[in-house]
Amino acid sequence: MVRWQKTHGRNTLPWQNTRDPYRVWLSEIMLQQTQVAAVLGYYERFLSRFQDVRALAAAPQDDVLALWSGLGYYSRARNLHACAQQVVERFGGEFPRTAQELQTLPGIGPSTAAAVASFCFGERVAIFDGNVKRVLSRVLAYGEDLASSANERVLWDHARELLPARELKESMPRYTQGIMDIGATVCLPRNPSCLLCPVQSDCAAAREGQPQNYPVKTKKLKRTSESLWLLHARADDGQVWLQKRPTPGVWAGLYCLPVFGSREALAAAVPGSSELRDAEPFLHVLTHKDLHLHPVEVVLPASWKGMAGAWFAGKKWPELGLPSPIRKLLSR
DNA sequence: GACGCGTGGCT
DNA sequence: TAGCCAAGCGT
Repeated sequence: MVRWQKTHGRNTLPWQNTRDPYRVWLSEIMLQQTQVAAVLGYYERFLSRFQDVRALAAAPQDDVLALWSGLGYYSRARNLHACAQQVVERFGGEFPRTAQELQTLPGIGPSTAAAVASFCFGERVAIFDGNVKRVLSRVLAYGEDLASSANERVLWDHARELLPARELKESMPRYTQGIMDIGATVCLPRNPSCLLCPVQSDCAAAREGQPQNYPVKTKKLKRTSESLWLLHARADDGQVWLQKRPTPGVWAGLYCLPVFGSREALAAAVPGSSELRDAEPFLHVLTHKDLHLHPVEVVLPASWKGMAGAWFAGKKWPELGLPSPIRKLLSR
């Protein structure tokens, strides 16, 4: 695995070739449940705006969310900010050097803690992400249902046993990167390229001839559907009314058009004499929910301040942290 | 243990 | 097309 990574793995991503915990940590948070291609631009912008953990800790939360806008899973951004502040306050601005301590910080769970500790400090700890679950369940022909946390724990224990045993400062970063590279480029979910795999001769699933039978996951998320009405209020001078989303909930902490559960509730929230214009509804798909969004347009006097929120000029709102569908809607 | 949390790409 | 899937975590 280590040898293969050197010559066939990914070695030029912007968060590689450094052991700076700030850069590694930032990339690992952004990469949670998010593909490399989606992260690249965000990582560069974020790093040039916040060059170290103290700069991030000192920033307003709105600035952090604005840079995260469009990347999704916004609790990551709120926890990232809180984590930076704790690194400064609890650890004097230096990230702790063990997975156990890293895990006490907000947004850093067991897998991310292992990633930072192995990449930066060569600690012998196992990441456990989607790549590892797929690669190891195949290598070991582990057919138990990973919907059960007890079975996940068994596989994670195997992951620890298979870690390198020596020269950890060099081998651990290489191994951690390698197992992810194999999962992302060779041991693919549908069409694994077993002939290119460096552990093919050790792989029980490859011997069985049906590697795609692993991993076994019965957990199928139940999807729901919801209709929301968006108050798209514009002032006579062109400003738009936005309010900050509550925590918790979808898009928590972001700026958004006022959201209502029905058209009647929306109509009741604006002056009775207002002329409402129903715009084209559109679908926005989340992992667990289909959002049917119904924009309703209205023009109001710039002196109106009838609900929580504020007017934002056309030069200001693009700089805010907005949900992706709202940014697209306002851009039209 | 179950659920909520975004977005975009792929098949 | 309608699911899947992606460097998971917090509640």
